[in-house]
Amino acid sequence: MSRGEETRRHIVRCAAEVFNRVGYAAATVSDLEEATGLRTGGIYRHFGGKEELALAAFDHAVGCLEARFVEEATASPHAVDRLRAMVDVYRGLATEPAVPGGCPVMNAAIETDAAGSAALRDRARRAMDRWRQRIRALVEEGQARGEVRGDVEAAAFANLFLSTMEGATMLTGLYGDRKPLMDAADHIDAHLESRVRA
Amino acid sequence: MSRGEETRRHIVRCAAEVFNRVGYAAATVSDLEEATGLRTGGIYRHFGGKEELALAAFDHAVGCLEARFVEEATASPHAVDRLRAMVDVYRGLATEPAVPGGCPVMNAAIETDAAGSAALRDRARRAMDRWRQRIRALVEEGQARGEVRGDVEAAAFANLFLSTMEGATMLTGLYGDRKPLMDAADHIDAHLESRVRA
Amino acid sequence: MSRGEETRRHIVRCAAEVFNRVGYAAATVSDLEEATGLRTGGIYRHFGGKEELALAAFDHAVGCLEARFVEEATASPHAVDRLRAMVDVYRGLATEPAVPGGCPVMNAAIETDAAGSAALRDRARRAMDRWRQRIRALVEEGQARGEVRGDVEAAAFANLFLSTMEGATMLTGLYGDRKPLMDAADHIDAHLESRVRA
Amino acid sequence: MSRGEETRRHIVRCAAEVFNRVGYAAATVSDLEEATGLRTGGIYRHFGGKEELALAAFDHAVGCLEARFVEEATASPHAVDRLRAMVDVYRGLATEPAVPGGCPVMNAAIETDAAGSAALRDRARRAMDRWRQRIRALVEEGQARGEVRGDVEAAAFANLFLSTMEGATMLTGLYGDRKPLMDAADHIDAHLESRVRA
DNA sequence: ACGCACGGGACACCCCGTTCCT
DNA sequence: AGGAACGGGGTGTCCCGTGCGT
Repeated sequence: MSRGEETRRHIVRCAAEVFNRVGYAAATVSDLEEATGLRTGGIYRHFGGKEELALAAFDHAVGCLEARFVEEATASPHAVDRLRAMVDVYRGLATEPAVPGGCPVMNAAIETDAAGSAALRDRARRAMDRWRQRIRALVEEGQARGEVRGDVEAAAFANLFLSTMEGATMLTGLYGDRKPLMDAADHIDAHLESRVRA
Repeated sequence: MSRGEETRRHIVRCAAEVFNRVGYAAATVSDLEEATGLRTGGIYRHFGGKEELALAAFDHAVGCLEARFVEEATASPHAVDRLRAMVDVYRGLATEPAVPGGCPVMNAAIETDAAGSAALRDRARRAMDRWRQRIRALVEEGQARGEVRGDVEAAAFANLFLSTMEGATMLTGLYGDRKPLMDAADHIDAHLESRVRA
Repeated sequence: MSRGEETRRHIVRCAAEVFNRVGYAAATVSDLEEATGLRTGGIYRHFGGKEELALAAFDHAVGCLEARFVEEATASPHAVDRLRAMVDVYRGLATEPAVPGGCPVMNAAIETDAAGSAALRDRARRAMDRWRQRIRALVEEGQARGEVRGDVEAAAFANLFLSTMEGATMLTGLYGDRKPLMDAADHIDAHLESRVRA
Repeated sequence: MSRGEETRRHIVRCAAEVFNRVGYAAATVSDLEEATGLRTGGIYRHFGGKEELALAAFDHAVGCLEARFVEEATASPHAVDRLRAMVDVYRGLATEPAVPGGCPVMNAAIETDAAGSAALRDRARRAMDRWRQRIRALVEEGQARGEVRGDVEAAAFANLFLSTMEGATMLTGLYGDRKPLMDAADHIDAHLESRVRA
């Protein structure tokens, strides 16, 4: 990897944390300088502007999260187990966040409501859609394999799953208390066992 | 009511919407001028600064939401019915938001994560705590009256309820699609009937 | 005198000092409130605005000065004595100013250079013209009566007289030291005796 | 010279004219933007505030004036000729001012009377003192060389000289008419020949 | 006739994003 | 890649003048 490319990745990694903690609009280039150890000249060599860097940082942050899902996905081939593994990923984020500062997708979704970067909002939508699709596919594949009850509506379950876990992430972040996230995770687990597993 | 007091309330009402849509940090005094029809001179006569106004606006926005809960609370004395009424409030927010721009508490919680106004974060915590307490009290009173199953952990249910509904509100806002909120509401309703109602 | 008229004069008197000390643009209505003991409501009942009051205050201040000239003018009928009496008026202003804050005409002339109130500038010009005319008339009458040498150019002497005394007033004000004004007065006196008196 | 230094000097030059014409308090940063072609961001990079810039502009303006005196000073070694050269400088200011808007020292002296910047007032005092000292030194050196009559009191003459020329500058500015300044200059010239030259 | 609340306007200063030069 | 330089926009302050109440 070239030195320039390495610097670029360094910037993205540092920026992802800054943007996720502080907010995409609230984070200043000065914050990014401090986090990266570089000056504007060095940052702007690699990115056309704050927004471009913010998008790259968002993608990186989402990528870090998705890597967790991919890791856990190897555990078991059973659909319900895979869904419970996803719940475990959320549980784990409480103690060891993929990127500090909460869920980047939720952060971007909230921040770009009726203002802020349209491009970032679009990325947030696409990311969330990937997650919904992942869950939906798991449910539908599970149904095809007889592992999931036929009366489960895949799309609705995906919405419920993400609503619950994202909302719980917000509450846990607001209070600095793992309990809301644990409560939500336990509920989804129980729901998976009692109403989803075939 | 004096003219000044009326103006002050007018500012708060307009500001509540601006702050909720745009964000507490991202909203500019210029935005508030446009929304209120007043100039900085007129606004700063009533508020010591943007933050003071933001807090008042947040309180107003939360008050608007809480008024909805109070309205619905009169429907039935039964604890589960009261909880379902709360779910209905969330449902109603999708079509007729109390304050446009999503849930002010969630917005404030996300925005003040690791940066932003500490006072606003504190207000968000207190507001969310009031809601949790309201739900918890409903459950516990229901249990005392035999309307709610004894194995329901009130605090955990409150967390679950708010996580689910708030997360769903975020998803609904992100997509401009009522379905995630409806899916979450339906799930909580079903859960209330199958696992909470005595 | 009606109560309103008395209040009006009170305002003008107080404002004359404030404007002369602080400057016509720099003086604030708040300064005038403090000086008069009235509030804006009381002031604006008598004057259409700050400028109108400033003009009245300027006229009053100039009137106070001109009263000094009129007082001294009674001393002697001799033209040169009358001119020396005018010099004495300037001398007296150093210890007992007609209006504190320097010569109002000079103040207005300096302040309205290329900016500021055109009306005020006009008043300053008219006031200074009255003074020039007074001196010129004295010289010409003195020449007619054989009291003043014929080779004295009246208009030029008037300019010299006022230039010297006004400039000296400025220097004396700048240093808080009577000497520059005394030096200038002595010079004009000597000049009157050696080159003007017939 | 670095670009920043060049910009700084450009600002000072433009600001000197603006401040001298409009007044140090009355001139707005917006005026300075217009005059310099820069925006506040560019101006405030070089100066800590309006006052700091005003002081630098005053120094520059005074420096422009003093350069005129230095130029003329080379004409002749004779004390009286040097004094007449100073009179000529004042004469020249009527048609080609060093800085438009009148004498910066007088302007500052008038404006800072009993209000306004103490620092600016101090600069005005120091500048005027330099001028008085220059004249005084010329007289005293002239006396030592037998070029100036021994009965001339150097300090008093310096006061007279500056009072007359500054007052005349004010009158000339007030009327937009060179005559008062010419009359005063002619008088000082005549006085130099008849009462000062040995 | 006066006090006081109120609102419009303008201003000073600050800080952020970006560019250019080195 | 560093850092100076600049444009732009935002915040809060103060001032002037109006209108209502007393």
